[in-house]
This record gives sequence, structure tokens and C-alpha cells, in this order.
Amino acid sequence: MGEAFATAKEAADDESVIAFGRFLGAASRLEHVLGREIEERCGISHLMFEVLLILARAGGPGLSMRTISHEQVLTTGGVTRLIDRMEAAGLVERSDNPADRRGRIVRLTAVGEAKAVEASGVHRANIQQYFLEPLPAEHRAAFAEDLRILSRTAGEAVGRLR
Amino acid sequence: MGEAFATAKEAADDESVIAFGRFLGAASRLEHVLGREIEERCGISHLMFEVLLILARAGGPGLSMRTISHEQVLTTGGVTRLIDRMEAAGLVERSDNPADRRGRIVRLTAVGEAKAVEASGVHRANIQQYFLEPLPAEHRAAFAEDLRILSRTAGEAVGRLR
DNA sequence: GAACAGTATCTGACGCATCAGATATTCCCG
DNA sequence: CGGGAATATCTGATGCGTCAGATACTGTTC
Repeated sequence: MGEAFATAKEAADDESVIAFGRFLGAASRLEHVLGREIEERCGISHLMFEVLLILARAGGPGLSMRTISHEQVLTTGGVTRLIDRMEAAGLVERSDNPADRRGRIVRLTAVGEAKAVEASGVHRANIQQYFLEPLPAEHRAAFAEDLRILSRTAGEAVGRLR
Repeated sequence: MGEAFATAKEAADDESVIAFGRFLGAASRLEHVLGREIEERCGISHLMFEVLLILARAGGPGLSMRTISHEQVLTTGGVTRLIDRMEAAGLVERSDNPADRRGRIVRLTAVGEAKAVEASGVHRANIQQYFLEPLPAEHRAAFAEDLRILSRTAGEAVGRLR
């Protein structure tokens, strides 16, 4: 694992820190600009988009606040307020859960479904146009594999760390 | 590029959106937990750590606020406040720039240098322990390459988008 | 050299997530 | 069954980043 760093300069120049920093920095900036696109073109925040997708993917009668907070990296308090705003925007509805009177059930409205469709289209088009199409065609398959491997490895690291 | 989505469920199940979402989600969660580790073990925020590294890497007399805001994804107002807190914590110092009296120069204090060394050590150890060591040894080289490719590709996409 | 566009930084108002604690309900165990 | 631990959600206080505008200085152009 190498020796401890002697100076700040040396620490900053450490290979693994730099490579990793670049990776994380690039990924988070990418997330940032893609989220921004969704916001500007669809009028919903990045997190709202995520929640729309989570609800759409789940289908059925809807999800509890807690489930949403687990799928998303958000505290339950954060979900409460996010869903407040989404409800005010008409994207989702809350109803009491008859099976457990502590809980509520959140489900998409028709407006929310339409917005999920619209935003997914924008998102997919952006990914295609700015990220995938510029790749040389012969690299795309390998690249998709890289993406998959990195996703899995990062996910496992998160599991070990938290 | 495929047809427009007909339903929210179909949009949510779109392959490219899912694969990408997983990648971005995994990367941002990883960044989150690693940042958290730095915060808990070193008492500085993730962004403070980034700025310490930027200053350490730059060396010399220091950097302007604007340069820091360019290297980091932060508005200049955000940098002002971040540097305010770092200055209050004794990590950096601000001085007037004699060559341009609009600007200030930010540089590391001895405390800031020591903190950069400490936090880099913690960061590197975490990356090694939770991310790299669990990889099968024979995959590590290929993996480092994946990481490099993805960083570059994501960086280019950000450039095209913003 | 005066006017003016450009640039660097700072600041008030605001948005949004977190944290900690409150409230309501359910589960489980003796 | 009664009572405490667990769970679901909500809320007040707080932290921190953004946005838009203010301030101060620089460089350029006529």
C-alpha cells in the first residue's frame, strides 16, 4: 500500500488518488450536466426525475416513502420534502396505506407518467448524442462492458464502506 | 436512436437509461461514501479536501479564487464561502494579489498542508481497501484501464454538453 | 485620459438536503 | 393483554451551494 506521504505535494501527486479523483470528478460532473439538461428542458429537478423513474419502474399501486428513500440516497426527511414538491407540481399523489396506518403510498399521476416519458426521452437522447455516438463504433461494445464493470465494482465498494 | 417511449414503464425500462443510471448512481454514491469517510476521520468536508489537493498540486505562491472555482465545479460565490470556512479553520490564507488588485491569492498554511497529507493517506487507504484490493489480481490492470477510459469519455461528454 | 466593457470577488435571498427530535402506529415478548 | 422497542413519516434548525446583483479594479478604444 506504499509509505505515508511526506509532503502535501507528494500526496497530491499520488497516482491512485489522482486517477480515482479524475474518475469520480468526471462522473459527478457528467451527472451534474445531465441533471441540468433535464431541469432546463423538462422543468423538473434531477432528483424528481429519479423518483419518477423509480415509481414507473415499480409499477403497481405505488411505493412507500421509505422505499423511495432507500432506492435514492436521501434521508426520509429529504424524501418527505421532495415528495411535497412533486405533489405540489402534480407529478405524484400520496394516499394512506390501509395496511399500515403509519405509512403513506406514493404513486404517479397521469401528469407524472407523461413527464417520466418526456424526461426519459430527453435523457436518452443526451446520453446518445453526447456520450455514446462520439465513441468509435468498434469501441462501443467494449465500452458498455467497462461501464457495467465499473458500476458493479463501485456498488460493491459502497456496500463495504457504508 | 430508437422510437419515442409510449409509456412511463417502457421509458423506465429502457436499457441505455438504466445502464447509465446505474453507472452514475454507483459513481455518485461511491463519491458520497468516500467523502463521508474523509469528513468523519479528518474533520474536513469533501470539498475542502478537493481544494487542499488542488492547492497542493499547484504549489507555488497559491491560486486565485477564480482558478479554484474553475478546477472545482463551484460558482465563484460558492468558492468565496468555502474559502471563508477553510480560512476560519486555519487551513488556508488569503492575501491581496499585488499584480491585480481585484484578486486575492489563496495558499495553504502549514496546518492545511498537514491536513492534505493526512486526508490523502486516509483517502488512498480507503480506495485501496474497499475498491482495489477486492478485485481479482488478474483484473486490476484491465480495470485501471476501464477507469481511465471512462474518465476521459465522461470528461469529453461534459465538455460537449456544457 | 475618459468612458465603458470585462473580470474578480463578495453578499443577500433563496432552495434544498441533513440532522435530531416529535408523533403516530405496529410488532413482539413476557 | 400490557408495555417497550421498532418503524414510518413529518418538522424545526441548520449548513452549504446557487443565483443575481453590488463593488472594485483593469484594459481597451477613441
